[in-house]
Amino acid sequence: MREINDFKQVKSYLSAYQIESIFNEQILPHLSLYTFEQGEFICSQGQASQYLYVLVKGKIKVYTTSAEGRTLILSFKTPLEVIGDIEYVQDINIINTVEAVSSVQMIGVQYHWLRKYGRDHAPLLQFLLDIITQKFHLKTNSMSFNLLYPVEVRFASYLLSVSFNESDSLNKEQLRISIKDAANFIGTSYRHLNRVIGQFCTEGLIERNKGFILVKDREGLRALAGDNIYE
Amino acid sequence: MREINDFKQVKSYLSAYQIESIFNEQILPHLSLYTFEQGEFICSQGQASQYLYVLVKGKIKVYTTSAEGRTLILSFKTPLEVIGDIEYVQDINIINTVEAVSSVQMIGVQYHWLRKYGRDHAPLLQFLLDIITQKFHLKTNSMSFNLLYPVEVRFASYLLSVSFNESDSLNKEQLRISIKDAANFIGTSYRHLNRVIGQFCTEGLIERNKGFILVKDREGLRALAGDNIYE
DNA sequence: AACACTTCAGGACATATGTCCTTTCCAAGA
DNA sequence: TCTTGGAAAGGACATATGTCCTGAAGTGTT
Repeated sequence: MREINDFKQVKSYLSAYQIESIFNEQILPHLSLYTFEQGEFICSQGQASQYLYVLVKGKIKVYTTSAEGRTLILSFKTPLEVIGDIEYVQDINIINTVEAVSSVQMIGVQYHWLRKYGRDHAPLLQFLLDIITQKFHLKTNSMSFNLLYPVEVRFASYLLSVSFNESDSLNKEQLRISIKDAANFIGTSYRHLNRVIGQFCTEGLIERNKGFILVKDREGLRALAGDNIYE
Repeated sequence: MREINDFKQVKSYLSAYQIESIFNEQILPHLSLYTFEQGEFICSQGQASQYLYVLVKGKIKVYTTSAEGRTLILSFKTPLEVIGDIEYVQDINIINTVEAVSSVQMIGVQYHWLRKYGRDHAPLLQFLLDIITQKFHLKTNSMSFNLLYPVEVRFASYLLSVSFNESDSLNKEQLRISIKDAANFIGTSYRHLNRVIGQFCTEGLIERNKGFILVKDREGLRALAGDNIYE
C-alpha cells in the first residue's frame, strides 16, 4: 500500500463518480488516495478494521477462508465499490479478505472521522445504503444460484459474466481466466472444474490453449446457464 | 392480511423496540399495524412492492423459488426485522417470497411516504443501514457455510440454531421441525436430509418420533457443526 | 369399518463432486 | 544447459447428493 498525496486526484475521482456530496467539508480533508499493487491485500479476514475504502480504479477480489483452509471467492469487484462498509456500520472485525487483482486505487477514510462528522450526513448514509443493498441483492442471487444449480451451470454463467466484462478491453473472446480462482468462486474443487471444462470442450462450447480459455459458443453457454448470470 | 387501526399499539411496539425516532412526525400518521395469519404471504417474489414492513411479532420465512420450481429458504426471521428494505432503496420488485410461519404482526408504511418525508431523515437511514448490514453479514456467513460444508454439518448447525431458539419457549428438547423446510433451508433434497437424519439417529445424536426430532446430544452436534452456526 | 389420500421412511440406482496421485509441460533461475 | 518448482490435465476411486419409486403409517371422509 502506498499513500498518494494528491488531493486533486481525489477530487477528480469523486467528481468522476458523482459522489462529491457524500463527504462533507469536515471529512474531505481526511480523505487520502491509496495504491495497492497486484496481489497486495487491502484487508484481511479477522483483523480490526480502521478504514473505509472506496474503490475507484482497478479490480479486487473478495474471499473468505474457512477454518479448514478452503477458500471461497465471494465476488470480484470493480469501481464504484466500497470496502469496509459493513464493518464500519456494525463495528466489527473484517469479515472477508480483499486482494488486489490488478493495480488498484482506493480512496480511504478512517472510521474515526466518519463517526465524528458523518453520522448524520444523509448523503453519505444514502450512498452506503445504496451500495450495500446492491451488494446484498447480488449476494442473494449468487447464493441461491450456487445452491440451486450444478457446477456446470454455474461455470457457464461465470464464463459469460467474465467474458463480458473482460472483452470490453481487447481480446474479444480470448480469456485469461485463472481456473483456480474460478473454482473457488464457484465453490467447487479445481479437479471437478477441470472435468467440466473438458466436457465443455468436447461439446464445442469452449476451447482451451495453455491456460487460456476461448469461448466458442456463447449462445450455447447462455442456454446452459439459463437466465441466471452472476450479475 | 388484516389492518388493525390501533395507533396506540403501533406506538407501544415502536417504544418496545426503541425505534420511536426512526419515523418522524410526518411519517408517523401513515404507519399502520397489519396482521398476517400463519401460512399467509406477506409478499411474493417478482411482484411490485409498495410497503416497508417492520416485523414486530411472530416468525416469518423468506425463500426464493427457482425457475425450475425448486425452493430455497434463505432465512427465518423474528423481530426486530424489516421486509422490503432492499426493494425500497433499490426501487425494484420483490426479490423473495415472505410467508408467515406463525401469526404475525407488522408495522407497514408505504414507500410513497418514506420517499416524501424520510429520504433525509438520518435516524431512519441509520436504522436501515444497521438492519441491512446485519442481514448482509448473516447472509455472507450462511453462503460460505453452505458452499464450504456438507449437508451433515449444515444440518447439525441448523438443529442447534433452531433448537436454541425454539426451546426458549416450552418443550425443552422436543422440536417440531418440518423436515421439508429444513431441507430447503439447507439447500438439499428431502431424501438426502432423511438419510442424514437416519445417520444421526444411528450415532445417537438425535432421535425421531413421528415427525418430531429430539436432540439427544447437543455437544455431539456442536462438535460436528464446529463453530459454524447459522447465527 | 372401508376407502382414498397424504406424509413419512427408506431402497436402488444414477450422477455430481471431492480426494489423492501421476504425468506432462513450461518457465525461472543456477 | 540443466535443474527444479509449480501449473495444467487428467486417471482412479471414494463420497455426497439427487431422482425415482415403493411400502408403511397416519388422517380425514363417507
